Amino acid sequence: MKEHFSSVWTREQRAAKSPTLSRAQIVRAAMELLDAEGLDALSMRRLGTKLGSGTTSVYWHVAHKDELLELVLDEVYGEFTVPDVRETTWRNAASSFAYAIRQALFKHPWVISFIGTTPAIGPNAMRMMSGLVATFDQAGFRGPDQDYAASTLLAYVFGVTAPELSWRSMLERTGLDSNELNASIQPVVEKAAADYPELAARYAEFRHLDVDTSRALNFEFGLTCILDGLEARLNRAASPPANHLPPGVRVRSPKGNDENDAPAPH
Amino acid sequence: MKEHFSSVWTREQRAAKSPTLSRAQIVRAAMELLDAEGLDALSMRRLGTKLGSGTTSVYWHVAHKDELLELVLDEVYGEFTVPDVRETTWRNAASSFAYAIRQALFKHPWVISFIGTTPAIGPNAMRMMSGLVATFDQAGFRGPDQDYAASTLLAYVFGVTAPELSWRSMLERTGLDSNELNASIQPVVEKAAADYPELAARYAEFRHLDVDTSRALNFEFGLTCILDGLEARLNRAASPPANHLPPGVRVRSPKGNDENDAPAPH
DNA sequence: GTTCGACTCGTACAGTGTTCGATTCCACTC
DNA sequence: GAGTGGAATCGAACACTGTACGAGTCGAAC
Repeated sequence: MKEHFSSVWTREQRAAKSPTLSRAQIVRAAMELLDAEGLDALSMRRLGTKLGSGTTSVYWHVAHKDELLELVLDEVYGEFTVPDVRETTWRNAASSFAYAIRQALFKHPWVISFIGTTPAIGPNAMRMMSGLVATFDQAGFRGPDQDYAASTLLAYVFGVTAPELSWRSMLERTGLDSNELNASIQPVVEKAAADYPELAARYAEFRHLDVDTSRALNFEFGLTCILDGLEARLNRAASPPANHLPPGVRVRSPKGNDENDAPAPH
Repeated sequence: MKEHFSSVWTREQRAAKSPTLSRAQIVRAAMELLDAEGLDALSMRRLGTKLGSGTTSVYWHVAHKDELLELVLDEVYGEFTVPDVRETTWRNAASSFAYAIRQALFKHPWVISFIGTTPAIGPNAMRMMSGLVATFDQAGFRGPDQDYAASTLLAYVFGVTAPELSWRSMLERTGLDSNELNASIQPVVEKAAADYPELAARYAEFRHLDVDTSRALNFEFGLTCILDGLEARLNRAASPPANHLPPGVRVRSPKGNDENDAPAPH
């Protein structure tokens, strides 16, 4: 019953003797395929032919497709650059980090599909986390709060960017531009929103806004929100030693089952 | 070149004459399959046999699998309950809304795979958005800020919950419990973190913490962060009429191309 | 009783990830 | 130089997948 945890990073890379094909090579080819034609374009057969090798040769270097995806994922994590916090304020560092991720995601829209679902424990992910945690250390967070702050920021960025990416992919698929597509969706939305007059009113009111600009503003809005929230916590922690345990959360769940997800305090 | 936008919600449901099979029925069966055995278990063939009908009969009620997924997605959105804001403060409403989503996601872990990538314009998604926007209206936000606040909260909740779900699915797959799995991953992480001593030190320091508790604390941490940030903005807006446009963001992109994703202000 | 549309479904196609066993190739020892 | 063992490649085959197509069934309206 009990299987072991397994990941590309648990297994050693296979010893190189006559490397006509290598992991690095495979990963690069996979990335090119993904960037050029998206997630669906990456099949083992296409990858094989692109590498000029047999279809199944890849399987000697990589256990299965999921491992390959772990590798390319970490490759993208390598592009999430954390600025050196010693050169600016933590707010600036965190902010431009967020924008860097956003940019990298636009470059590799396909990653969002497995960014929360594939374990990110590769070396590049580690490097990124290390830098981000350092940022929040310098900000004044202590203990696990450093991790919490980091994961909060990451969660937000991934969360907002996901729909943006899907929007862009829809643009590509349909060949329309932003405002055309918006107009094309409008009737559906309005029909669905018919039962919620105030919502319909809003859509009518803001229909003229440029979609992309609105998205950019949205991103900035949430980002400053989070940074403000973090700052507020810092200031609060400065005076009274806060107890971060919300009521209803047990410190250790009695058995493997974990139902300590109590609703928020009232 | 230019295709039209298309979604289940654009097409009318097919007229019912002798409904031995119906959309509602299909969606219910699909949900059951998904909840019971996860995303991979939902194939059109299995769905057909579960419904006691031919494999391809479903295709008369639904154009293709993606449409079916749009339908089940909206079904889940129906479980994201927004509390009536007139009965508490907006903070409490937003907070328990966040926890409600979290709970619903735990119940249907598979949705996270297409929650940002499939357009959410079904009636239930609309109802939810309407309620959430109303919450932030009552909080004091005006204009597009209501949308921004809503999408910020949603983005965060989806973003943090995603890795939690992947964690849980790994638990199921391996049959280990939380702390066993954690211990099993530990060496990989430590090895990868070897180059980042401060990171390694952190992991050693907090290894004893219960994973699930830590995750719950993390969720609460980020949530209060966002609520604090929103509140700060409300207070700020009370006195000076803020200009939310960050420098470097054009109000309208000149052509379809949208490169107004300037880095954060320095 | 015929006709027409709603609806079901079997077959077939092109594609997928992956297994298995055979094959090639190279570095090494005797 | 012949021989051996493992590294690496690869072709064929298996069990799947989503879906197009066309033939078939059924119920009601004329």
